[in-house]
Amino acid sequence: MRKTSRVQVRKMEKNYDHQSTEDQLYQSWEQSGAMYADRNSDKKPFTIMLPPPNVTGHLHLGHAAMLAIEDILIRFKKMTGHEVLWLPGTDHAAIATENVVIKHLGLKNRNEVSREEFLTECRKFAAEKHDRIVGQMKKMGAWLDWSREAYTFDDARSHAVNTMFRKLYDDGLIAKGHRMINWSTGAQSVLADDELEWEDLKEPFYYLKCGRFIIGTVRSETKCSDSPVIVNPHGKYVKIRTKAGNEELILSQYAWEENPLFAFLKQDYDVVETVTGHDLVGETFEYETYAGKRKFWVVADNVIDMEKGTGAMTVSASHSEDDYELATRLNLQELFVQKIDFHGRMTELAGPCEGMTVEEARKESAKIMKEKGLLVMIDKNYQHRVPFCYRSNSVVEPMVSSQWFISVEKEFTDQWTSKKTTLKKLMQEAVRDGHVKIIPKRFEKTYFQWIDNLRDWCISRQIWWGHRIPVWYGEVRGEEIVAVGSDEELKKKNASNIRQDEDTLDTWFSSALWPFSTLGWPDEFSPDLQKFYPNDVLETGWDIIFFWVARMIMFGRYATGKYPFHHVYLHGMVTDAKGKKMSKSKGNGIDPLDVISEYGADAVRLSLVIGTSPGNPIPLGKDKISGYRNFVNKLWNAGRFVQMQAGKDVKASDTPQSIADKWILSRFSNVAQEVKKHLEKYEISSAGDKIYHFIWDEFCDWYIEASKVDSNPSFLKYIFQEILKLTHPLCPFISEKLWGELAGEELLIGQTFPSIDFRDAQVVENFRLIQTIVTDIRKIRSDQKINPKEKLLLNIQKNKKSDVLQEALPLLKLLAGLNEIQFLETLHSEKNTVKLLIEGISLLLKIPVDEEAEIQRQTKEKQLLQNTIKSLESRLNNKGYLEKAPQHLVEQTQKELEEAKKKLLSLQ
RNA sequence: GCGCGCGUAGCUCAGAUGGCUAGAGCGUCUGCUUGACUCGCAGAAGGUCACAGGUUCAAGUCCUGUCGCGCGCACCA
Repeated sequence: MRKTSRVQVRKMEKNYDHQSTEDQLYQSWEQSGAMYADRNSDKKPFTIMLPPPNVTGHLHLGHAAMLAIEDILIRFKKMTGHEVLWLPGTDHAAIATENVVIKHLGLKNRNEVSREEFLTECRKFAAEKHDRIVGQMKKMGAWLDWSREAYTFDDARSHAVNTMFRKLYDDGLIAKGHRMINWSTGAQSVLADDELEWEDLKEPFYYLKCGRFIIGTVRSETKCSDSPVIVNPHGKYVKIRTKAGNEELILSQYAWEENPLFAFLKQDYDVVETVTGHDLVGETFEYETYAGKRKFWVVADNVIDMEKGTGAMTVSASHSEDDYELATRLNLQELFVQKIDFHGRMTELAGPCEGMTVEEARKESAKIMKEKGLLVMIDKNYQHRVPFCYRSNSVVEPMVSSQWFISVEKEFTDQWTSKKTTLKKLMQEAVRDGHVKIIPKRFEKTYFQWIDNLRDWCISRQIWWGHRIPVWYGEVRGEEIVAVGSDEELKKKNASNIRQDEDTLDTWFSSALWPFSTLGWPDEFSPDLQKFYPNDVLETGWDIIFFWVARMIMFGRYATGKYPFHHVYLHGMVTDAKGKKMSKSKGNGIDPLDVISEYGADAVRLSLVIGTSPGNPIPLGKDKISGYRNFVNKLWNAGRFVQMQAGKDVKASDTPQSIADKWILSRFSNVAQEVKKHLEKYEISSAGDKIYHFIWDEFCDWYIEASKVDSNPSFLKYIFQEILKLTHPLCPFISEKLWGELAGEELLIGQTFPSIDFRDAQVVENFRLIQTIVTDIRKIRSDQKINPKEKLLLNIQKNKKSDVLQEALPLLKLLAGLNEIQFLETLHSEKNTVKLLIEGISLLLKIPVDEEAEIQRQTKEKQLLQNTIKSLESRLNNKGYLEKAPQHLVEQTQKELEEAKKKLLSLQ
């Protein structure tokens, strides 16, 4: 055995210091130039586009999880011979940024400055914040090709946006239309359906008189205009009359008979007639509203649900999606009147409530109606959900407005197949036909649910920060003409009064181009596009599957003929340790930068990927992170041990000698293959778990211990270097650091991922025997409360494994605390000995026995054996088992039974 | 209302295709301070696998139902 008495070049600290390591290592990776993806390489490409974070945002745990997962995949693929491209970038995040800048400038709204001034401020602000988010991403260790960094709002991406718009327009898939949209009164802009947040509210539900009809509504403020009263033609209604005969009302038979809310009416009213909705049609009348007398007429339509409300309703065509559709269908143009303006205030139609906010008007109108005797009753327990704007935190009103839409159901001729199709179909086919696989699979159902309900995508926004709609208007000889994509046509025709559309595009329009706009599209011959498109994996949080993933699929397939990626990997939300959502108010949030600084990036990465599964929440607490910090430190100290045994001057050699060498190599080979398999299937958690337990439970607990009695420094160095390669994708910093300490010049990531195939089943079995003997002796020592310092004598009956054990004598002595081991023909039980039977081998441990403890131990063991025997016997006595269970299982059961019996006998 | 998922040790979770004594991390208890590591070492305790039926030689695993939890979609009469 070689003493490492020579002075080491540099002593490694006792504890791993991530603080002094990580930033420096990242810099050295950047400087190496190895992060650059070579478009001319012959290697198979592997591409991930980083989901671009908001340029003005800061790194949160969701980003951290995303970066950890993607970085692991990228490093793994690089080490398995791929030309990897992980392309970074940031998003201009239209509404979000606009709001932040407005706040930053201390404006009430953006109109206090000019459009140009405002955009200049936005650009300035974005540029300032850009470096912060980029720096934070580097803290996680992300192996990104910064030379290709993109921005959703830079020139190249803007060019792609305009080109795409033009293409869609030419195919007739983009058009401007007057339609019902979601209007955020706070942001002063339209919102897409999926941008809405919903809030559960309990609001008063008013039942109002409208002529003879009772109608129900939450929105009392909208009951101020002429309207049809809609009834179901086949629905049954009752006419009820006061006992005095001075008033008659109509409501659905269902409400009258089944709805307890209306029970009180029975005191004063009696049914005088039952009719169908059809019988009521055609009736016209004038009736009082809170805003004066209005005209009403009765119309029948099947949309009316007889079990809702009173089976009758009036219509607010301009302020309700359903009503809008109904009015359109019934061709009631005159109903499209504006009761609420775009600032959320009542128009002159609202009479006494004009100028009030919707909220104020709701209360006031109800009050007036009550005074006028129009209010039948109020249901105070009515619950519903109300949409609001996630950015400005204000109410969203359905409004009719002129906007740009992408038609998802309109047919067009697909240039790649020359077949007629729709954008919706392209999205459906992507997943249905397996072009895009979603991990976990159950989200495919969610995806379809969304696509199937998909309506036209409203892409215009009334904000300033974003891609301006590439549509120009001009006049030629007094006639307005339009140019799309650029204004060149207009200039050619010498148009006058040229002006661009005022609106900007939904931020997701540019994001939807991300997988290919970053690679040079619309230039179809761009080398990057040829080499790295389609992408391999799109990894993101499941919450933006609709906003983003579905739309990338749509645009990618439409514009390039190829689906933009093969796999979609969806990670879950990071929650606190108890699985509760992190929130500022609860104070249970964790800032990734804080914990990176406290525990190191490797520990944070591990805690975000191990013990998690795609699509499920990622519970994270400091305990978990510190646990993985401990693991990282364990690895560091293993490295320290290796360095002490085999410094830089020792050459690594892959030749195993001792049984321990062969065992660890065999185990490593096995584990490495499993890890590889897991990573190929995107099962990062399992891969991490296997590495963790292999390093800690096998390499450190057994192999390093074995190295202390029988050292093979060059092999130790070899196996440890292989371990570092195995660990690198998950813990890039510590592994690279240790690699540098032990080996030297080249980067660890440039090495090949371990793929050794060394299997020696016999050695593994023999080593397991040694482990069992050691563990069993330790158990006895612990039960008998024997001082760990006290060395014991062990007698072993000679057996077929004697030479294996003979070879392992020093190891057995060290690990089990023995000073002498004798091999004897026969063993004699005597006082102060404990008999053991391990895999058919009899052993006798001489100890100062605590009789009582020993009896207790034996009784317990006997009991356990008896139970085992009982259950095994009953299994073997079962005819069905013998007949139907596979042969090898039956044999195994018999073998177990025999062994258990033998063991029990040895205890008697 | 429609759909998805979950309910396994004190806590957070693993447990393809049914088949050894149901596992891990953290926590708890006992002991140790051994020359890589107290961010450590050795050992232990702790589970009627939500409940009720069913299929099977065999169910944590498959089927049906019940209860509880989380989530998505739809939803302003």
